Amino acid sequence: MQSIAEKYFCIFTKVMKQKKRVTIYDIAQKLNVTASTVSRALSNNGYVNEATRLLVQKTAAELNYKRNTLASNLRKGESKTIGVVVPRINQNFFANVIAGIEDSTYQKGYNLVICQSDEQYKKEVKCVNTLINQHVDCIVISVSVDSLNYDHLQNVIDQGIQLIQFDRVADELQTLKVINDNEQASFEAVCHMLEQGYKKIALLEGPQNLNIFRQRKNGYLRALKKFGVPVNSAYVVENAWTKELGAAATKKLLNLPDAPDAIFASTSDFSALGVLEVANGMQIKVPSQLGICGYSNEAFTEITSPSITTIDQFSMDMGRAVANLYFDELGNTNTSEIPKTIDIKPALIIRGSTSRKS
Amino acid sequence: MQSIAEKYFCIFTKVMKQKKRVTIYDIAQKLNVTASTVSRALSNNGYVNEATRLLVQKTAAELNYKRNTLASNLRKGESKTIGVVVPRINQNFFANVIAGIEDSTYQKGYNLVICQSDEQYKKEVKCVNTLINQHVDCIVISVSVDSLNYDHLQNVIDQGIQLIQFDRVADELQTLKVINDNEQASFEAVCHMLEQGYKKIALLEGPQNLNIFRQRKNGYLRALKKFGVPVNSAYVVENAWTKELGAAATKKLLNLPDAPDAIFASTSDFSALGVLEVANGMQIKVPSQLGICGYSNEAFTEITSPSITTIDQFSMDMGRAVANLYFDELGNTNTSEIPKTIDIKPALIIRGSTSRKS
DNA sequence: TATTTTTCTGCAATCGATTGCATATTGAAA
DNA sequence: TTTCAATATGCAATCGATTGCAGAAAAATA
Repeated sequence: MQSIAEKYFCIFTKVMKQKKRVTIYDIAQKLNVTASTVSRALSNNGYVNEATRLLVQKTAAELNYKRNTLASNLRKGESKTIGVVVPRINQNFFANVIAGIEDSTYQKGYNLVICQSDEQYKKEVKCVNTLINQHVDCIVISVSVDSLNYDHLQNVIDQGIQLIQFDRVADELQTLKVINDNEQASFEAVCHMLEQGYKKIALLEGPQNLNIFRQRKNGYLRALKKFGVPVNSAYVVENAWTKELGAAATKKLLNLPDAPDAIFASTSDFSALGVLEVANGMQIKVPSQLGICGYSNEAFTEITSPSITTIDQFSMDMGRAVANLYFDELGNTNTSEIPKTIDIKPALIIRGSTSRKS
Repeated sequence: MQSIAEKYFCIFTKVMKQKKRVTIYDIAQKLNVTASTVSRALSNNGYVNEATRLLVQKTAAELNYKRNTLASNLRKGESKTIGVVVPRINQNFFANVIAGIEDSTYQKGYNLVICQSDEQYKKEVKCVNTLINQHVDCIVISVSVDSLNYDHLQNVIDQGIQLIQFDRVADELQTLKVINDNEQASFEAVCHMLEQGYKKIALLEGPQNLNIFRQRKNGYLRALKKFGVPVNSAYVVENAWTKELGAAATKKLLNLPDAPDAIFASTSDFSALGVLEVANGMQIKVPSQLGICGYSNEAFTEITSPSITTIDQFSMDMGRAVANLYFDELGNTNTSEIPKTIDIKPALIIRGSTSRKS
């Protein structure tokens, strides 16, 4: 009888294995305990006899049981998951921030879900909604260039999900934030170039709806003012954040009657690379005839000829700060408090492209 | 009376909004229908009166209802989610594959969950288990350098989840695969260098537990054989897949009494970059004194001086092929059939670093 | 007009894991 | 020895969405 029961169970398990996953009820049945005991044994929660616990765990391993986190998270009301939305994952800056977040969350047994918006508002909304639907515990986001409306982020807050913005933030939303002091970094970069003797510095800026580009422009203006250099509006070019756009803007700038002698690509190193390629194409010597400064310390900035002066945003530190901010705020239910903003100081990395005096 | 009921409901909703998310039961209660009707109306499944359907959808929007996909997926037994595990997301190759997958899956309303193993077996196992627990419908993976054991992948299959391997595959597992013809690409690269007059070609190879590196080595050996060039084992260096490792290997090679006159960094363009930097440091002229060929067509290969000859793996096409393979196989329940392997042809990109005869 | 088919709604169960609490047993303390 | 506390287990409900099916009503067909 017992032998027959065992036999049927083996056949039943074999069929199941091909069609259905092992659940705690299968373990419970095999050990003649209830699912409740199995659950307690597997989670080491509540009281369970030590021998029973070991037997349950051994059987679970033998049957290759995998917990169903859909069910578990549904019941528990938490998922230990952080969703991250970035414009593009193949940009070093964002990839490094993610690495920094992962560095800290991995140790705490948190899962990371990474989404990319592809710099499209529509996709960003979809990413955010998908994460909301998945009941993640926190959403970390750097908004896309295309995003002019932040209702979807307000929605995150309304759903009771912690929202942390980093780098590109929507200022009007009162949320936790991790940022760089873009204005100061920009200010220092432009001062450096002025100190190198560059007198006519152009600015390649990004869309002014994004905080980071506004701040970088402010730093540029502040440096010019400090050195008593008048602002030439012909030297300020918008929407120059890709290599191609940077190259096109540079062609126009260098064809002005009163061409600039330096270009600050405040949007990205990719834009600066576009500048460098155009300068090379026009036989304009860098840094003696034209200074170039980028932003973000992409890997390639040190391998170009000459290497490109840029701003290091300490992206991995930023990622760690994001994760730590989340964990620090976990117990905090005081919602009338002003949400914290963490400021990671960027650094100016001086390289060949601006080293005129040497 | 009705006014009082409405009043209580508003207070109830307000409290709920701060503590609990709106569920279909809230909508049902408000409209005096059952949750069953609400569900049918929201999913447009089964029969539901048109006026009721519109009213339910309007109310859901007003209450900012968000479906709980934990519950939905649990009940439905499917998640419309594909999990992707790659060694590093900031490598262009992998980022582009992901972009290709996303390109195709986005149109079909599928969600993508991206994990990175950081080239660590331990993290790769965690990634895979997390995805299994999340009941994703499919796992797409390129294994890490560190992975010498593939039980975790067999486990994916055992759990009834579709597994697709790409690029770096475990040959012993009979799964769907999307690969490059690494051997042929390698063969062509080495033939090209031999045709350029390089006679002593060194190979920087990767760990031979990975299929891709074995194949690239085979192509190298085949080309040497075709040209009747004897194999010099001193010219074959293992574990040279980062820039730093490539640089170190190059120093040793170039200090040999009979130094090579070309180096094929078959592991990556990063390795080739290390070669280039060492050559520059030793005043060795590229391509006249030393030829350099990389692998993967990373973005920087066209901006170095000279630009680096490399292999383009058509990573985005690869990603699209992965997604399409998944969708093609969705209806297929014939498990006795040999799983398909899709082969994306790579292309040799000839640039300055190997252009000796010109 | 009677019969058949379609439409609609609600009930109850399902999915798999977790947990509050009742009950029984064992061990410790008075 | 009696009382109290700790240990252990099982029952039933919960989480939120989905869906099979029964029964009723409306529409279509004979």
